Amino acid sequence: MSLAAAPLSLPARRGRPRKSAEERDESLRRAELVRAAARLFRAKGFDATSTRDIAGAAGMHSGSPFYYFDSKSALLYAVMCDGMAQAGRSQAQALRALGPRAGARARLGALIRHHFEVLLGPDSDFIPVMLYEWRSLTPAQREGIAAQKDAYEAAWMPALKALHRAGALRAQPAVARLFIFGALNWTAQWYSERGPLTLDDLARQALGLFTGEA
Amino acid sequence: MSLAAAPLSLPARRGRPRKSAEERDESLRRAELVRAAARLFRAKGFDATSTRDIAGAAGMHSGSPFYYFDSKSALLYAVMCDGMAQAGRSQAQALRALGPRAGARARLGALIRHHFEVLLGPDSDFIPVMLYEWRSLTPAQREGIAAQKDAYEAAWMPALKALHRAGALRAQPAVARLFIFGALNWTAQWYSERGPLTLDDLARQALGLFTGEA
DNA sequence: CCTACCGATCGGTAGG
DNA sequence: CCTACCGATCGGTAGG
Repeated sequence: MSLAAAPLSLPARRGRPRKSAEERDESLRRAELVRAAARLFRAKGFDATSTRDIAGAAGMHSGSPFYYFDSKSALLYAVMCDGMAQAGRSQAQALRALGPRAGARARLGALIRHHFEVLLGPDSDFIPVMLYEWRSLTPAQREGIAAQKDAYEAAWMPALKALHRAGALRAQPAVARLFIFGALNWTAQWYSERGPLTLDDLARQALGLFTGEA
Repeated sequence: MSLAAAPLSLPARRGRPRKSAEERDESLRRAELVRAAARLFRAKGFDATSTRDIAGAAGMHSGSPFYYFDSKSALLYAVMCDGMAQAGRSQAQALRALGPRAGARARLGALIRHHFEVLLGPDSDFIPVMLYEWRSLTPAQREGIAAQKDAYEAAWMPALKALHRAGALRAQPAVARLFIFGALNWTAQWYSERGPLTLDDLARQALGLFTGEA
């Protein structure tokens, strides 16, 4: 098969051409901006981070981020969207790895453990930014993120409802979900990996606290 | 007894003269500034609130807040200090009202209920500002607030330890405290008094979730 | 992507 | 407390 024939073997790619080297480069630079923004937004907050800070952290000059993003707020939205998309994928993966026969308590434990990874593990700036910089989004952006967040949290409800029915969760599942996410999300404020607790410890303690079974 | 004799009957007030009308006025205006700042800091965040906003909300012109406070950051510190001082007093009062014979579960319930009042009740802007604008303090200010916060949270430990010993709290008390404050503090993000839950409902659900006893 | 720039806003101050 | 102001910084843009 000659190289010249290759294009013909991909008839379905109309309107979505294979990325050229420049396009790949551009999307890489864009991703660098998003990662730098996530780190700075988490460390200093959205308002206290200037677009010049972000440009500098990505090795660019002050005006260049606006070649990739329309506004500072669009950058914030990209951080949150990328973060939620990745978190949703890895959460689904964690549930699949558990298998369909796992009990409700094991499922909740896996969801908690995975959530700590997303909040406190390596490359974990995206979701804390989403949690703590919500206010700086426009209403339209907020809707988009809320939909992704709702989907992420909805995956917890079957386990919570089952535990409630079994008497192991002693609060209304919908309220329990809000309290539990509060408890977990707050760890972003105090947890340090240089402290005595591993993420496994944290997950074990949390599961014990909420479900009252050792 | 003549009016002239009155000063002699108060020999202990050296260096702390009774407040004049102007001094009372000044301290009132100062308190108005702090309350306006608390409201705006909570609604828009510290960085997104200008000193002009605060001045306007207190009925002053742009430069006037700096007659009462050295800097914007000093205003933030005042919000947090006033809030913590008040919260500490009312928490101690809530515990006293409960009496010394109350069980650990009742004590935890009262602490939770009181904390919701502080977070979500009327005039409840001060503590949420402390929780969510921590980052904008100078390190020295942070130490001062941390001390007040530690004292407030330390009052929870006897109840948590007792419940842990009795088997009703299935996490290490120190870790449980962090998770519990996370769950409670997060309500500032989602609770609405126009929703179906009262603060009493909230406290009941939380106590059930953490201690696993109806 | 860089360079050079603009208009707006901000915290804070002097002088009364 | 007000008036009038300053220097600094910021998000964003034009033009290449």
